[in-house]
Amino acid sequence: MRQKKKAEFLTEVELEFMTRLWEIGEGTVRDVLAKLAPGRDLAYTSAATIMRILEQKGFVTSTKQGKTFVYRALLTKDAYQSRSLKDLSEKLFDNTPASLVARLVDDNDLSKDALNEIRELLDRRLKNDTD
Amino acid sequence: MRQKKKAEFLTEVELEFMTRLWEIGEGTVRDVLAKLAPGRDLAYTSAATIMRILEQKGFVTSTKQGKTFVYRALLTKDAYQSRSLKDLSEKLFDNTPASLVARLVDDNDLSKDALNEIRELLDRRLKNDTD
DNA sequence: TTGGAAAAACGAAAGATTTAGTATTTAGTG
DNA sequence: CACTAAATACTAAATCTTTCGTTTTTCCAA
Repeated sequence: MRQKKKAEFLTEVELEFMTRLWEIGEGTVRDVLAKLAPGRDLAYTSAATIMRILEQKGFVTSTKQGKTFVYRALLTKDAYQSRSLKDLSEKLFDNTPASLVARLVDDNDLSKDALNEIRELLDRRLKNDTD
Repeated sequence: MRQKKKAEFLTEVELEFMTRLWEIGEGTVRDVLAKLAPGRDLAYTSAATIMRILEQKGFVTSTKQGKTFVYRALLTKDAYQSRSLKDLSEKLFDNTPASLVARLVDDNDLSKDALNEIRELLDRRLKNDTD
């Protein structure tokens, strides 16, 4: 079973599942299914299909333990965050991260705490750079 | 022709077209088509279909001038940037914009100038909030 | 005023995504 | 060893996306 063209990004549902898997570290189909949002009511087979697709696409791997497969993420959340940000920056911000942050900061629904937190982060970063 | 469920986000190709439309302000199918990347070789009818879909989904509007439609974006690029960032922040950064910025700053090793630029932006923003 | 070129309208085909049903396999128990 | 419960494998249907061909409309010039 050859894996397709190695998808770069997760679809909506795939991300939903990966997020749960990142949370629990590793787990079976049932483990992941149990972690989905309360309202979410997916058949077991649907969940299994999603996990199989994630494996086909190379985002997770599995090892058989007893009769069940235990899944583990191959891509860390950090790495996927980076990949997604890079993509967004390219596609929507002319590859200029500063303008991305500018837009984020200009948005009205950012709390003052959040703004301060970001500024402290930058201060630390600037300090380290000069060390 | 009822417009579907009001899509929130642009697909890959839709974003490609919207980006061109944002660049030129407004234009016909041919205007947008002409702006696409050099290698991109789409049939006129394909481009027309994309523009029609964009209108159906409520992202653009059109007015007839002579025999052709002139399209105009209904959603500004700024607004779409905000929407996209909000979505990414929710889905991948636990709704914590600071962690998004942290990831960005850690990845890109931004120049000191860029970092300073962002910090000044924050300072201005924080100052305005307290006014 | 009519013929032709350009554009719009329509819709179909191919592929991806999302969901789930049915069939098959497997591990353990009586 | 045979049966059963649970898991996996396979398949399919519905919808969305991307692309483009065919048909219809529209404007203008000869």
